Amino acid sequence: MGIQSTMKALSDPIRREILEHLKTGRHSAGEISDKFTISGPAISKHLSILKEADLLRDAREGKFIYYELNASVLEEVMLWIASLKGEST
Amino acid sequence: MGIQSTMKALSDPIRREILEHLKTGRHSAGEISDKFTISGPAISKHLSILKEADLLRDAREGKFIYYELNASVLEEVMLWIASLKGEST
DNA sequence: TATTCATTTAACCATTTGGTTAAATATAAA
DNA sequence: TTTATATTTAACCAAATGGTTAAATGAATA
Repeated sequence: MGIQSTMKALSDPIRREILEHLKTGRHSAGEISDKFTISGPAISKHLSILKEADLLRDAREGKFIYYELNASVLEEVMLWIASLKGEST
Repeated sequence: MGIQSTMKALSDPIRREILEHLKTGRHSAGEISDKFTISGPAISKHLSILKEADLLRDAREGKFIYYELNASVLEEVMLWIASLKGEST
C-alpha cells in the first residue's frame, strides 16, 4: 500500500484501461478479459496488482469473480500532485 | 509525451522525490544528486526521463545545468483521476 | 460423481528498468 | 593551453515486468 503501489499500478496502460472500464460498474474477470487481446492469465495478473494496490475490490459469486473500482485511494495521489503544484488543497 | 510517459515517470520513488525537491525552486544536477545516495549518472538518467516526460525543464548556465519543475503536465493526470472518480471536474 | 466453466497460479521467457563504473563532453579557471 | 569541475553518455549487469502456455483450483451442472 501507499502511494508507491498506487503509482506503480497506474503506470501500466492496460491497468489504467481496466480501471476505466470498471467506471461503468462491476465486471467479472472474464468480462474484463474480453475487452483485451492479451491472455486471461495476463489480465489476472494485472487484476491482482490493482487489487494489491487497493484500486479495486473483488467478490466471488459462484463461478465468477466480480471486480469493482475503489477510487478512494486515488485521493492520496491527488493530494500529492496538488502539493507539487503548490496548491493549498 | 502523453499520460503514459507522465505516469511512467511518476512511478519511480526517486523521480517523485526529485520533483518534490524541485518544489523549492531550481537546482543544478549536482545539487539534486547530493540529495541522494545513488550515483550521479543514475540521477542523470532519472532527470532525462523526467525531462522527456516534460515534468521538468533544464537550462545550462556555464558549467551547471539547472533543472526546474514543470507541473503543468500534471493537470492531465488530475483530470484522468477526477474522471475515474466520476467527478465533473 | 464426473464434467465443464471461470479464474488463478506456476513455470518460463524476452524486454525493460534502474543501478554501477569508465569514458566522453562542455565549460571555467589556472 | 592544460587542468579541474559539472554533467551526460556508454557499456554493462541483476532484478523486475509483462507476456505466454500448461496446470491447478473452485464452483456449478449433467
